[in-house]
Amino acid sequence: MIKSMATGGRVAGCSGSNFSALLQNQRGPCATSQPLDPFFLTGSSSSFLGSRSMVSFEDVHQVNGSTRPFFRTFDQDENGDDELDEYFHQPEKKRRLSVDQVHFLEKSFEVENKLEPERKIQLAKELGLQPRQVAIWFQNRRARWKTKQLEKDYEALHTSYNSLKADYDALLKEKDILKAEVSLLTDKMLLREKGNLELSDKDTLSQEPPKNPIGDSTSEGEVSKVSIVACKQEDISSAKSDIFDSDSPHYTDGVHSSLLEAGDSSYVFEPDQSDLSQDEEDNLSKNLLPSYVFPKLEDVNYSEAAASFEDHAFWCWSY
DNA sequence: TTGTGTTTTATTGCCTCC
DNA sequence: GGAGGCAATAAAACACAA
Repeated sequence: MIKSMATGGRVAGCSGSNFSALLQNQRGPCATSQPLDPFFLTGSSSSFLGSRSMVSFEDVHQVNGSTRPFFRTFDQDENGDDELDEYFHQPEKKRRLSVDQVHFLEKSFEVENKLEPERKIQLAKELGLQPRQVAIWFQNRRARWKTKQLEKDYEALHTSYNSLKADYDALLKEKDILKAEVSLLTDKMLLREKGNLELSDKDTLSQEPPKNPIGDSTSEGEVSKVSIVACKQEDISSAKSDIFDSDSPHYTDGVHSSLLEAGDSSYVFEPDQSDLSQDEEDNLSKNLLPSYVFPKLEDVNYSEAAASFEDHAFWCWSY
């Protein structure tokens, strides 16, 4: 491949350097005549001498805090000739950049994470690296930055999701509570309606002033409680009419005949429900209503009507 | 010391842009 | 078509527990 440099290809040393100078120059061939960034000249006993990877194969990475020069020149070695021989006969090993080099590159990356050709050459010159090494370092650094960014984004999204889910769960619970309340009030209201209708029928038959047990037992407060359920009276009426339509043959015929047959006001069923528990009310509304009072009540689709009413009430509350 | 997991450096192949 | 970027990957270097 044209643009990629074979590992062995980098053995020749720094760009523009001459290898004999490498052997003679204590500072190494890649040391720039220009002053380096002060960053490199402070805080470390190791002088910046250029790319070790271009000069010496010895690992000069400062492991365990030991301070070794960035690279070692051959004339510093006891057996420099042997190493020189190895230099030409072994493939170059991969080496890490020094701490200072990485630091310098990091600073540069913070300024601009893309590398223009001139900047690349300048950096390479200052660090004593091949321009390609600088380019590769930036390439890998961008990849690492992207990975970190993705992790951050994921964390942010996850946090946001958890928060939204908590809100959603809370709303679901609230909805269930409100639904149960609607159901309770609906049952109450239907029971009361039945009692009222029964009474009015009795009145029309006997032409007597009603004993009206309802009037005695039902407080204004309870009525208003029911009216809270429905924000619009007409909505309630429409819901009610599904059940207790006075034009309905089921209703009129049934009640009338039963009333006439019973001939006794004691059949009027109107318990004071205000003290009843939910279970008691349920039993009353579903099971305890005597069949002789509402002989054809089973013809009414009770649950459907209640559901219809619940819908009305729910949407009223939504406003 | 060694096995193993992680990090860093470098390569390869593909894509886009000029 | 060449240069440069990116994703995937190889491989060396490193860290660390057993």
